[in-house]
Amino acid sequence: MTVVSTTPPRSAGTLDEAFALLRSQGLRLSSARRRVLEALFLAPGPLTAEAIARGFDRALPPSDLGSVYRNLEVLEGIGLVRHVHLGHGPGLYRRSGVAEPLVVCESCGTSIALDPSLVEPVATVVREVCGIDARFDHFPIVGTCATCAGQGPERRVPCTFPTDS
Amino acid sequence: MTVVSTTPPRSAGTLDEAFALLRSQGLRLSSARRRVLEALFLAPGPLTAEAIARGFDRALPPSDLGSVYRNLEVLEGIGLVRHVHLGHGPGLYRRSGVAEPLVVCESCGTSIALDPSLVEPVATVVREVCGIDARFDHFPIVGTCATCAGQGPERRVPCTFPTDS
DNA sequence: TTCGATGCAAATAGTTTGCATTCTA
DNA sequence: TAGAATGCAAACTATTTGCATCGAA
Repeated sequence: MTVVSTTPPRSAGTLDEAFALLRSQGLRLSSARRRVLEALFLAPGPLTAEAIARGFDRALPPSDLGSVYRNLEVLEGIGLVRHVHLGHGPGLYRRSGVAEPLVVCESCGTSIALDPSLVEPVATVVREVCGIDARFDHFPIVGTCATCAGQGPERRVPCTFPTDS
Repeated sequence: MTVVSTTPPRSAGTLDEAFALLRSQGLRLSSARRRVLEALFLAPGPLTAEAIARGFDRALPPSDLGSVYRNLEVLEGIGLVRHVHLGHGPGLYRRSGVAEPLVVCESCGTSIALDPSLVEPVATVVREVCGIDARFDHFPIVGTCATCAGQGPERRVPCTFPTDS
């Protein structure tokens, strides 16, 4: 059972860096694969495989969904891509190195990036108490946002991503 | 989109208490529903809907899978049941009130209960920074256990659940 | 005796896979 | 030009839903 990639995240600042990394791993840069990376670099936040297949909603030519999944898998394999799950609903893919830990509202799907240093203490506790090396960058921290809870949004952080469209 | 029950957990110490709570909510105690609760009370840890439908592996008469899902939903609705997701693979259901926050190994699926007070600080940070009321009892904290990481298990907590059977 | 719940089967969503064809290196 | 990757379609897993029937209150 492989739930999460164990490859260390490999951050590519630009598309060209990503392409280079791809080739340095002996992988080919096909047009379908290029489109997946382009979508992930264009998007301001995580995308579903289907959104990528639709070409990040028409910004790019569409791709075959099966190929998108296959490519996301190889890209995750070399550490260029990460994905998270919202439990129900499709997985959300993003390039690694950006906005690592995600906090997600269970009811509206709003994703918020969180400074890794804020969750590090729990990771430490979990590591010490359970002997498990915790990963907040794969499974999001889930809760209910103030809006959905019917309360006034208090100190909302600006970097909110659309889940999909 | 409803990912997580927002009903407060309602802990029933015994089967009979659960049955009583069910009836107090105007719900009927059918044999199929009784079997779901019996399975959850019999099991030492979280079960898949399918394991419940199989009668917690022959310990009980089998149930229709569709009805199991329907019952798990109503039981979660009244706070008697919670479920978590391991991302890939089926959801894991358990009665609420026991072993609330789960830490799960991504590769072997080992689930470990964690004292709620240990994760409360992050929940607070998340609430303050993101305006999101975090729920560690729904989406598990995921990582790699020492065994799977090929290291010696250091301070492993005893309460380890089998994921399924 | 009513209407909530069941069991079956079909539908759906998300993802994976087999295979002949295409195209990159 | 070898073999990696594609695109299509079919398979698969987890879950939901429609509907006629059944049974708990």
